Amino acid sequence: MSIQTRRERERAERERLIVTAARELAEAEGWDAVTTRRLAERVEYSQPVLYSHFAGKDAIMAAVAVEGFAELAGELAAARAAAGAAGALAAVSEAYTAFAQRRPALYDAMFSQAVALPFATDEAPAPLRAGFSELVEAVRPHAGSADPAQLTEVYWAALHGLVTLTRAGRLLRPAHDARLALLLARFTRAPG
Amino acid sequence: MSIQTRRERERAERERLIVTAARELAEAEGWDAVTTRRLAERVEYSQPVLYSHFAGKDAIMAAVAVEGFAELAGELAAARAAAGAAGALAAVSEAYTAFAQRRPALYDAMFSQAVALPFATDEAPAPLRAGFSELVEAVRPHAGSADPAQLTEVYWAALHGLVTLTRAGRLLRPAHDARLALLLARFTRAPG
DNA sequence: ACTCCGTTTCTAGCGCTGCTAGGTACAAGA
DNA sequence: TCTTGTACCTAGCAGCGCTAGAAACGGAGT
Repeated sequence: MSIQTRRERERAERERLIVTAARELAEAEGWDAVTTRRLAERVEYSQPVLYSHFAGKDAIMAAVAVEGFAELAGELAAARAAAGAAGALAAVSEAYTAFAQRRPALYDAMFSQAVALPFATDEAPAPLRAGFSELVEAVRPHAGSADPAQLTEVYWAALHGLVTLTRAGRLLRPAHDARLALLLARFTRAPG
Repeated sequence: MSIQTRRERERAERERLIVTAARELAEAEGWDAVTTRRLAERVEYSQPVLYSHFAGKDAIMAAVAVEGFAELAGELAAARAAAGAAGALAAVSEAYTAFAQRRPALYDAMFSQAVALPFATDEAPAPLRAGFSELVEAVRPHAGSADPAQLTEVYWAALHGLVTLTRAGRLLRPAHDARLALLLARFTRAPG
């Protein structure tokens, strides 16, 4: 029993090591630089060991993505808590776009790369639902007669669009704050 | 002179052939299936010929993307022309998201893949600026005191976010129309 | 008509990718 | 001490984007 548990613990630790190494490598050099060979070298095991933990590179990226969702949820919650109910949406929006800019590789894993994560269903990982619900609470006061969750989806899409188009060079960074202010102005007034 | 021009014409035709083949392959099987080998086989030339026309695979995708922008611009213009000034924004929004759903591979080339295209500058290809200006004209009546171009960037980002999150399974397709209606409601009222 | 030369095009191959089959070495139990 | 099962690594597959060097082609000059 004890030997078994020790092995399981060591295994879990190694899995953490792999995910952390993948994340660090991605944040330092981008996901293109995260190859299974470099990753294996970094955790000081051979390549096939990765496949005894994860089904493939995508699964490793998905694990990093879940970490990212947890961090994002935390930062959104902190931003909302620090702001009053009136300024919650502005604070959360700022926190969201700041996260995407500060952790581009993480944001990529969460949205551009790992397609396999269940999302708009009950099977979605908890950190993921937590982050969304932070957004919902910030949007709710401005929902008027609309469904808060659905309006949040729209608002989230707008934030995500701003983030991705800016990252891709489609929108120029200097005007980011002005754009965010325009978006806020359109959502902090409840119609009908 | 005549020989020279014939050669240039043939060369241009072959370049068109490559771009068309890349687009068809991408639309049929996705960009992952578009490898230089398959593409070369399809145009019935050897692989290196591609590199005498384009700097690399990215440049081929960029050429496809420009085609996509031209088509999108055309469809947006048609939608705006068919609608009255009042319904222009709704019509253009619908046309935009419909285009993204009907031509996913094209949309990918335009926004997810070809990073190298100049965009928010004067060097941006004409079809690209044409599409954006269609959006601007649709947004302008609702801009109020805001800069129409900047507000358009925000609206475009929202559309793009809806499209990409839906495509990635982050938003469920059935509620798309409802989300689009919510977005419209927030932008068809000029604040201040 | 024949040779020459420049261009065009192809064959072959480099270094890399994600992933896996097969064998080795180690550690636990009898 | 020997056996058995597990953990791990070496080596390799098929495919990727891209390129160097050779071959074949077509027009020009004698």
